[in-house]
Amino acid sequence: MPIKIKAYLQEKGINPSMQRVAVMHYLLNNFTHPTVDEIHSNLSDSIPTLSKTTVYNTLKVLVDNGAALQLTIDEKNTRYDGNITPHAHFICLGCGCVHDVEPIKLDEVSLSKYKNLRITETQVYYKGYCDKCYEEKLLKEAENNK
Amino acid sequence: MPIKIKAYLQEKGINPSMQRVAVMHYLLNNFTHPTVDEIHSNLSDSIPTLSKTTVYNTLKVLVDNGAALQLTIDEKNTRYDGNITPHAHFICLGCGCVHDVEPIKLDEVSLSKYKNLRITETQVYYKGYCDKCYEEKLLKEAENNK
DNA sequence: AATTAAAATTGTAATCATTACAAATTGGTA
DNA sequence: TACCAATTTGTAATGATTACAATTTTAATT
Repeated sequence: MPIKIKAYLQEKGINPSMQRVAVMHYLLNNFTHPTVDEIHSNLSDSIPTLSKTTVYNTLKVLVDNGAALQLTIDEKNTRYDGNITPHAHFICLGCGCVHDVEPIKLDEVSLSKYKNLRITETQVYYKGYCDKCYEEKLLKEAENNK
Repeated sequence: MPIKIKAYLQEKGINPSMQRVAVMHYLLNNFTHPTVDEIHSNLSDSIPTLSKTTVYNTLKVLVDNGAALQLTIDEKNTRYDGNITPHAHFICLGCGCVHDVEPIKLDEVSLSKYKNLRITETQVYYKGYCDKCYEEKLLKEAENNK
């Protein structure tokens, strides 16, 4: 597995240092759309010397070279996604979990009006409540109206 | 005009204090998708006592009551939009300007698969280069390859 | 008009994610 | 081995946002 990731990074033009392979590996095996902190604290177990700055640097390299996506769906923390195929994201306003959702077909026809904008990237974010948090929200509201 | 804004805020269930009317007025008359700083420094001319905390508080009230949108398209600063009709946004990676673009018709059919997600809000962000910055980018790249 | 309570505003201080930077380390090459 | 460039690391700075307590405003009531 690490060998494949090494090759993957090289394909993207990224020098596959041990730390970069570890971060990329984490992104490809955890679908939580992790924050820098999540990545850092999880990888610290196996790489005790790993610094948070390196995680920041590495994620910047991955994003700049198209090996990862940077999401601003969560106002508190930047999140990262190793899945670079076109898809949209959902965030739960209750628990903060982020899920992938189907790639959305955008209406490119009406976009063609904006020929003067050279679009390089599209992000589609949905916000709302997941099943569990929606239930809890209803319960709380019922409580308040009692 | 301020009278109409007062009524507008009241419709939204917002107590129309002088500061709130001023911020809402700014949002409805400036299409720059301003940051907190931009709003604060511009309104400081006419309201010298206006504190930045009030601008933060006010924007939170406006967003929570559906009178404004909070955009996370710009990684550096949160931006705000007084246009609450459905539309998408474009940010230029060169100069940082943010423009409205057509409301995008999303493919709701494929979304219906996610019945367990109660979606309350959708944001569509395009990133790229505006005309002017695209030219400059080409020039710079030509320079580097010289 | 005076009183009062709630809401809103203000300024300061704290928080916390991110960035800047310089020193140390690593890896490859002559 | 010696050297150079790239990478990593730790610390310190930055800067947006939030917490909070004090002050001011507002509106209702007497």
